[in-house]
Amino acid sequence: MDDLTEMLKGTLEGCVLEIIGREETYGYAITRRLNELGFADVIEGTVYTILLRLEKNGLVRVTKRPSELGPPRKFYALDDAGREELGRFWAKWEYLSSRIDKLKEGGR
Amino acid sequence: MDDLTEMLKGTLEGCVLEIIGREETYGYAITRRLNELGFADVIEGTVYTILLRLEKNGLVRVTKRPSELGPPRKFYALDDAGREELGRFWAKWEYLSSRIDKLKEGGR
DNA sequence: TACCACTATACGGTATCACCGAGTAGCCCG
DNA sequence: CGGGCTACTCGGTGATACCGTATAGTGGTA
Repeated sequence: MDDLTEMLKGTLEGCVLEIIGREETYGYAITRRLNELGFADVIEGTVYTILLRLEKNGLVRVTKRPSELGPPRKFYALDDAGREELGRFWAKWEYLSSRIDKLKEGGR
Repeated sequence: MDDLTEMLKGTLEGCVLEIIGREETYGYAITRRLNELGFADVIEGTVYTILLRLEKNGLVRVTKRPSELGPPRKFYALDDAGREELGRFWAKWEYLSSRIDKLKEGGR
């Protein structure tokens, strides 16, 4: 698949929120998860910038824990603001994707 | 609906291509069409920047024609490169939206 | 006439976002 | 000890939608 970067803007952050919402996890694992899910070219650096932004915006709770096989991990979990933001994200996605699909099907 | 600007990045240009692909039309009318289609907050300035970019990238054929009720209009039509780009856009959209919907449905 | 609304386009500047590159660091294995 | 995997940080880049302002033609109306 071609380059998706522009199309990911505004949606990748929501995907990360969704993954964190499922279970407390950390950056490196989130990146691997995204790659599995078909976001093949998403790289660690991108995910970390998103995580730092989420933290700065007060959407996540962060806990540092040692790892058995490497440096310590920063685990992320959604707080209430994060859950609300996730809800808004899916509402926007629903809205936008329905409009675009309608346009595609000859929308009038 | 909340602010969709970030989510529109990478998709709005494709929507404009699709509209132009249906019939030769001009900026002001494209804006009105987008508004009707649910892209309610998209404004003229945004559409004109996209159109100038399409022209610069050689995806459209441009014809200036007088209007009965205002300044002259610049009509846009897709050329071959534009049609190819439109195809790539829909392929990317299909790919991305299917992945995101799968993630939403509990994607594994 | 003077003003306003609608139509129609252009353009410089801004914010945001995903991405890149380089760096730091811990752990394991040959 | 060197390479490879794990794990995070941070400064900078490029693309995009958006904002504000300017310009300009047309028609209505007070």
